[in-house]
Amino acid sequence: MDYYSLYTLLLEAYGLQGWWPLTGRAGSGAYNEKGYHPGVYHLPESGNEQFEIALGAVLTQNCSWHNVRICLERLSAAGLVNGEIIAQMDETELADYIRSSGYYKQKSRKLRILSRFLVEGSWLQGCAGNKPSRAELLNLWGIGEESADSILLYAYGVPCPVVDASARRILARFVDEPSLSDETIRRGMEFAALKGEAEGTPPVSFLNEFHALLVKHGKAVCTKRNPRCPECCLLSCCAYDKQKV
DNA sequence: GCCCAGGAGCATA
DNA sequence: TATGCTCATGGG
Repeated sequence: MDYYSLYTLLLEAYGLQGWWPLTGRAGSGAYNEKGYHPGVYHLPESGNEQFEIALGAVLTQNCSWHNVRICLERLSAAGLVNGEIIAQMDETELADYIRSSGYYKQKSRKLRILSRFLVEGSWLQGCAGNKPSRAELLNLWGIGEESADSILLYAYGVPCPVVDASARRILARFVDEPSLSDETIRRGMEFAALKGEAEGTPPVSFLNEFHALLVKHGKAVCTKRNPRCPECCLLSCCAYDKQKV
């Protein structure tokens, strides 16, 4: 079974996820109380919303979204969800706002570097603006592949796959290949996105939901330890040896 | 008390 | 190339 069929099963099981959440929009319009917006895939409507996504991408590094949300709400309440402001802000002061996401000293530095890059390159112009390249983002200290791809996909509408720990774990189990490479996963996702496009789903929407659904499944069922295989929507087609559980 | 979460960079072999 | 360590908070 290919990734497209897997995606279809996850979508049937969990529904549209509505990523990337924007706390600044929580509870308004198409956005639910936590800022998710299932079925709405338009690009962020302002530079500040693009910046909020970039902020979240760094803050969520090895950290649950629950903790990230606490930081974003604090920053938002203080009017700090703004690239120009964060780029000029004292790192120690910023660290106080993002303490609850962990690694706050490192993340404070990462955010200053990323903010300066986005501001100096005039890359916070909203949906009609220019987009930084993947190589430019990866060249920044503190931005790895997952962060770069999340920013490109969710803040800039670039149809690039996002491979994270959930994707690696789920797909490695699915094909019973513990050493499944990120590149193999990316290719599989891109191929599935093309199939989705033929079925009428824009690649950006597909890759958006695919990443979000994998995270959802990884948290709800295909957990790192003690996966709940009996209740898994992929049970009949997954190669993972349930006897090991 | 333990492990984990929507990682990334660096040292070591 | 490939592990292993560090960074650090909040929830289960």
